[in-house]
Amino acid sequence: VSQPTIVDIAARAGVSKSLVSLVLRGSPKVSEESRRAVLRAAEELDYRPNAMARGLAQRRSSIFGVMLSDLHNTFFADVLDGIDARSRREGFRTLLATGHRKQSLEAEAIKALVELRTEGLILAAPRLSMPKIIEASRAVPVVLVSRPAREAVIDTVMTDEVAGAAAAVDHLVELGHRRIAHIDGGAGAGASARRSGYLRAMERHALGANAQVVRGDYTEAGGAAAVARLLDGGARPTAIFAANDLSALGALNALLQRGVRVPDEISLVGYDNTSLARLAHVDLTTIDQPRREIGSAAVELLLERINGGRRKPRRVVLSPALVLGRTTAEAPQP
Amino acid sequence: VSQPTIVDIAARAGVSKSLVSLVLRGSPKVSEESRRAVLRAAEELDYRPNAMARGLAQRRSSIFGVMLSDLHNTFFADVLDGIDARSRREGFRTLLATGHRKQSLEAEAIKALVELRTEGLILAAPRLSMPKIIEASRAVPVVLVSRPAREAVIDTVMTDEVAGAAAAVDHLVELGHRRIAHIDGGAGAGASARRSGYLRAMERHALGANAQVVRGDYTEAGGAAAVARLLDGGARPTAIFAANDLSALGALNALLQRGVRVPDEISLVGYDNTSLARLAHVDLTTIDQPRREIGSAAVELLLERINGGRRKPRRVVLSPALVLGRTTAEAPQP
DNA sequence: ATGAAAGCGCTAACAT
DNA sequence: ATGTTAGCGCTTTCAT
Repeated sequence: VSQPTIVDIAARAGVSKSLVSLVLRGSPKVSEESRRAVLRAAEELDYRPNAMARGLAQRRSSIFGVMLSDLHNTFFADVLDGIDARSRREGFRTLLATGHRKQSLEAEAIKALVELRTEGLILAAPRLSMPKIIEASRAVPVVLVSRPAREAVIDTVMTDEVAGAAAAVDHLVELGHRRIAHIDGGAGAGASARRSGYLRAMERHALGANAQVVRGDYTEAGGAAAVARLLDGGARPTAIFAANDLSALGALNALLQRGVRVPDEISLVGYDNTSLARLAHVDLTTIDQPRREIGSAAVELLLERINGGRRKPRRVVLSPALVLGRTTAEAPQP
Repeated sequence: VSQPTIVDIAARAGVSKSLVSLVLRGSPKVSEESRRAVLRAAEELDYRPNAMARGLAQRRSSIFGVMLSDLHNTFFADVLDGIDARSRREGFRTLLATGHRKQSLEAEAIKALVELRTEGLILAAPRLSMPKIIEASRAVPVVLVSRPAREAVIDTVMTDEVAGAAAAVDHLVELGHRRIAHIDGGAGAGASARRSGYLRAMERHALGANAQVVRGDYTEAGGAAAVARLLDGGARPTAIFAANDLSALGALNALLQRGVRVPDEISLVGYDNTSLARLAHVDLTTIDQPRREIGSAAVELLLERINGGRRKPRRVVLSPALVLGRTTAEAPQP
């Protein structure tokens, strides 16, 4: 049941296979007559071009590869929207491979994409070690998304998490809060940037003495546990900035369970603006990342290398934005 | 900066390119000496096989394609785990393309996968029209996942949603509930099966007269609105079965907001066992679908066609299972 | 055990 | 405007 080829079309239309190729690629210099004959034959044979053959002949695949470490993370669903839209406009298709958040599987996925001769590779939050990533980048332009690359040797797109954390603090300070605690993300991705953004902003507002970081781990249970520690401690904060939405939700529930009203008694801010934050009964004030833009920026970096011939690594830093919900309000009067 | 080929390796190792090919594919009938020379040269040149060339020559890509209509739906993240694991064991790679839940983009994604000569195609909840799907299936084995195909002409993997809904009802009846209402999913995917599963189960328990279906739409707001209508109505139910977790959550919040205790006064069951259901403060009793198994079953169907030569369409129906949470309890005494 | 040669399905000069 | 020819990088007989 092998598929028909342009040779079959050529035979049926009574022309040469190069003419078929020309017609199929929409060349203007073919007679209306042969064009029709070719298209008709192709239709009748249910012809489908063979991308492997075309790619081999053209020595380009017109494909961008995306290695998604974790398909469960819907953050990257939006990022991919941006990638797909932008690359389609440039005549590229986007193909994904997943790494199931395991180094070995990520490496395999990348290998497959490289062997397919994708013309650019976007790595979404890879767990893979930097040397392996750099090795891949010798074969194809690589862009790292949402993973701070210490070595400035790989193109990277990220958001300014220090600024994001600062925006959260600024918002709370404007509402009159002075005792603002932070439930951090432990050793998780971006946690240290968010933590130091919080600390720096507190100092900037001359509230350094009030700064209080409690350990979290980006989980719901972690957020709840952190609240327990915060409330049992000495000076109870009037506001809490959690390092992500999930731990904010855990904190929210723990607060409500203890009869603490949010935002009347304690204001709460999360990070990431996940679908969780947008649930009706949660409606969390949080920090939003421009996901689609992250995706289109990543493609932009690839294009600069492919078409523009750029060779030096670049880092694109996008700005997060505060999203208001119902979990923040003016600080209670003492 | 073109990549090295086996010809380059052959030159450097001082052998023919056929020998290089043999070595690279691990043939046993090459001398240890040439094997070493070839591998060394490949290493030194940082050689990467060209999958397009290999695929063209072998006339097979060893790739399965997956068209994911909606990357936001984490349901398919688990399904993909199953697909990936199973197909890897058979020597296939899995490549994804997304359709952004738009027919036109889905068609494009499928086209790309077909032109790449993927050897099997799994369509995850496509919006695409059946004729288009059938057309694709003329070029490559196609399996439909989680979309009931009326025409039994395309291989399909699905779960028994009628049975799932029945399991929810059975559970509630066992707890002594008799007035059980259903918030349906309107015209959404699977909604009618879940609805009729509910109705049939009610009748089976001789509770047909108590059956009450209120319109929902799989959304949080829809669930909340449905609760409003239910409580304002006449005979208040003691249990509610919502067609999915999100609308169950909407219902839960609406109930709590009106001071109705769950599960003391009203029990609540959802469907899908999403991450939402597993949030600590929700802990919803719900119906779980065997996601990984759905994925591996889909691959199995492809393999039957590719290796086993099956030609007749098959439909695999898997069983959902009840997952107990804290939202269901014995019916209150009248 | 190794090499020569043909061919996979297509594109891309180059002729005519 | 159309056809001829030579690859693209690899696999695969078929010789030797």
